[in-house]
Amino acid sequence: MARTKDPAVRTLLIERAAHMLRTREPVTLRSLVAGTGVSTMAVYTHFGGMDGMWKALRQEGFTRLESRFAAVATSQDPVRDLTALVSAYLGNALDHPDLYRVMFDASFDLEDLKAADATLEHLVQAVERGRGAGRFRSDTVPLELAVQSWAVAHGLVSLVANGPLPRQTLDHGVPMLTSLFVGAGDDPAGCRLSVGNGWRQPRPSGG
Amino acid sequence: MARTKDPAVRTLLIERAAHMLRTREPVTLRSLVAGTGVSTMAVYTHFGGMDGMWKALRQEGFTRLESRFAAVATSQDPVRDLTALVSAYLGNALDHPDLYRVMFDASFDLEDLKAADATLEHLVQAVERGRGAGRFRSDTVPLELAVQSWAVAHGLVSLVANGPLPRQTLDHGVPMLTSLFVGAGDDPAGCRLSVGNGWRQPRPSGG
DNA sequence: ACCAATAATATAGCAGTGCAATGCTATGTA
DNA sequence: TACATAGCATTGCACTGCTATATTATTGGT
Repeated sequence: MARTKDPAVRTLLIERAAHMLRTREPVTLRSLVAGTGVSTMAVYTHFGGMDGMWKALRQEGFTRLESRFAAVATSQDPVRDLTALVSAYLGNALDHPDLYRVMFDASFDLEDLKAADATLEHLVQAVERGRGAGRFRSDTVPLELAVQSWAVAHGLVSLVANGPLPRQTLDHGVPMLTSLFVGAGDDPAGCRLSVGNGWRQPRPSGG
Repeated sequence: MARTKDPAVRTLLIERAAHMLRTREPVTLRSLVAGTGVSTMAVYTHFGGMDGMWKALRQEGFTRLESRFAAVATSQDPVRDLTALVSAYLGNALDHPDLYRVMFDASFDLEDLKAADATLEHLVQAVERGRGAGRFRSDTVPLELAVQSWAVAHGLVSLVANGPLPRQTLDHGVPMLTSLFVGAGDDPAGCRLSVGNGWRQPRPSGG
């Protein structure tokens, strides 16, 4: 019996915010709606305020990461795939450094946790396949190795994308992942091969 | 020929800002100087503005980390010491999570780089001693293994202190460092012992 | 087709933010 | 003692996110 929210406005604002983030424009309540034809109140009806908008943008960030993970092909080599996922993680963060910062800046709530868990699940499954294929010891806990891989990826990329270390530092990902996977039971020589293959995955260049 | 800046004002403001950060009070230009007797302009004469204040606070954060590193005793076991440094790094970040966030939030400039390098130097020297003691392969590049240890520490603690992962995730530091050091040439059994010893260093509980 | 209910919208104004401009004052030098 | 200089307090501005109010548009019932 009343008018309904136009979903197009919501996506418009989110995409515009993401674009402004990429182009380094300050994202404020007024600058966000300027030129879109919608008024500042749209931010409140759709997001409840700027905080809600940032939260929605954080969700959008995880969604993009999710789709990027989904684009990583599954091969016969789980260790390669796991490395490729980490590589995709780095590529995503480098392509959208400000969005990546937003994703991990604010305090997490349950909804964010769900999004984070969903993306982490990709890593978990890759570890499970690696364990099933005998690459990792049978006592390997998939979630644990997945979290460790995530920590390596996040540590490297956040020190590079929004930190003091130069970009080439990301190359350390290769020996770090290799050490991690060998520590989990993989054969050193084969692991080096797999990590090398997964690392050089086609990484879409930043736009 | 003119009045001199009172250094006490500068340290007063920085310490007050750090305290407000710890007590979760919003740190604004006016709230920072409220009740101190100094006016808002003091922030401009001493720091050039709020940005300069945050930068100074970032320096303070590195200074505290530095002193914490200096408190880590040097033993006959370089691998233990390196682990103890990482453990101290985590303890510092957990004790001052908001200060830690400030340290790595803003964009780094040369001055910040110097501070970061100075603290990183502790890790580098520990790696050098480890290589000298034959724990790491002779082709180990100290700076590289130090950076990798840093990435592990930062990745873990930033995902825990200001991220989605629970605190016990920090325990992953043990297997991660062990894998890293074994990958650098250390003997697995001895490494586990050293990491175990370094990890349980007396970690001052958060104030 | 008409109408009332109701939620989304537009507008104006609020307190709070960092910052710049203006005098005033304290201090070290000549 | 007189002066130049720089720290200081005050005031005001442009901007921030947000809210109160009035208007508009849409929707479901008749």
